[in-house]
Amino acid sequence: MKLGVSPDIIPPRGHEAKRVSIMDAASEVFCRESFAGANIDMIAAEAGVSRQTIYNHHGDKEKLFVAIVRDLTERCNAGIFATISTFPDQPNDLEADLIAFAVRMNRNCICNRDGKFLRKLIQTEGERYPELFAEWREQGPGRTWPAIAARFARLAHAGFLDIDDPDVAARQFLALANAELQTTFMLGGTPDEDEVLQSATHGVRTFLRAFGKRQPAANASKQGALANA
Amino acid sequence: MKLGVSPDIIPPRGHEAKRVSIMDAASEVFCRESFAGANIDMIAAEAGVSRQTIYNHHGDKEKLFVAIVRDLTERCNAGIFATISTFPDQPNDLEADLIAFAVRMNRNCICNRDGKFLRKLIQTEGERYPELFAEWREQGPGRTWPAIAARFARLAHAGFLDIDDPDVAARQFLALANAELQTTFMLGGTPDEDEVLQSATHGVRTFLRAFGKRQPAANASKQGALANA
DNA sequence: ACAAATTTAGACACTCTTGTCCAATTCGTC
DNA sequence: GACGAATTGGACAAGAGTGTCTAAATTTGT
Repeated sequence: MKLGVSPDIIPPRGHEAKRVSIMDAASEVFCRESFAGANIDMIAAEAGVSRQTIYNHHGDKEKLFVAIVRDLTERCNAGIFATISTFPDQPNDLEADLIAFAVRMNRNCICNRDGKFLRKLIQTEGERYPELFAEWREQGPGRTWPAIAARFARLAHAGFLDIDDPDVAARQFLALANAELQTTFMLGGTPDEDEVLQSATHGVRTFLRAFGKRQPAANASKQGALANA
Repeated sequence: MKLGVSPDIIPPRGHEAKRVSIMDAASEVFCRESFAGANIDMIAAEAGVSRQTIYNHHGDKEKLFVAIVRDLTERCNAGIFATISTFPDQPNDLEADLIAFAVRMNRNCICNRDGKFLRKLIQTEGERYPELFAEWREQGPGRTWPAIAARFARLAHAGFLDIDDPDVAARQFLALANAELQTTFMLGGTPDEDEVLQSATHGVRTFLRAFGKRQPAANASKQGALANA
């Protein structure tokens, strides 16, 4: 196999497999039990790995925790930006396209495993690790909100929406899309596909009542024309 | 012993003082450290009470925790219903009145000490105590959301708003009022008066763009007409 | 198949926490 | 001031968790 190239830098295959297995189990357990409530034996058992291996890989409990949060932050941000790139810049059916976007956002970034875990860890441990979560704040909301706002601004500029302040509109768009999922989120649950769709649909309709261009007649014809698509 | 009135039921004064002092400290510590991370000595120290006194009053850590959650749930619900009773059923200036209502809701029920603590405990321990928090869910959102929805329905019926589904509108109203406070909430912070006002103002404006009757000129006359009804 | 690296199970010392017990003290009331 | 109830501080056993160490077993690359 790889001859000569990078012998001592790349660790053996199994090594990496254990590593991700530990990360997976650790997110799960830290999320479920909180930092103080989690214990290394639990994580080791869930990862199918001996306790010592965890110490070999990560040094101690706190370093492991930090690694988890960094990892989740990175993956979640990547997911959010990937989803933002599917924003309907040239919508066919504005309502349907925005609903689909809201559903994607929820399904891929907020309700999925990583999103749920990161959210819970931020809520639970945010006050105890200010620097760590400040990092999240800057890299996450600090960059994603403006990115979404920019898309709405473009949509408004193109004449599809009537928006004064795109930053406010972006925040309200997401708040509306999640409005009916709050209680479920609170208790750590995962809304099913139907609830996500419901919430997104109601949210986007209200959003468009507030920010959509009013075209009563054009509306009907447009919807008729788009029914095929 | 104290003769007559209520001899053995009411404990001595100091007793009750200690009790509330313990409850206060325990909410603080449980909220800050999570159940697993909190320890009785911390609570005792913060309450200015000996550890033994806590055991005398509450038996054990878990019973204390349950007592805290019940207490917070009750007080928060009381606060929410009190605030709902200030809903502007006969608004003078709809926008201003709704903004003021949203600010009251946030200030008195969501951003205050009890609200913050209960929210954090639900987020952090909700999955571990399903029955306990199911209780909250029924008594809290299960009763407060419909109550708010009923107020919006009445407002719509009186001709001030154009609402299809009052339940949806109520949830969206609160989501919009909080839209700009989410990140702060996430990290356990308390938004200041200004941020609350900002978020409420933007939220209510959007809410009214979506659900307000459009009456640029008719506004004054209509309100006059309805004042009798 | 061999050698190096990694993983494993178990024992271990250490610390922290819970919950109990008790004697001394303080507090509230008469 | 005296009485009873409540509080206090401290000691205590029992249990759980962290992080280290070891020797044996396993995996990996050559």
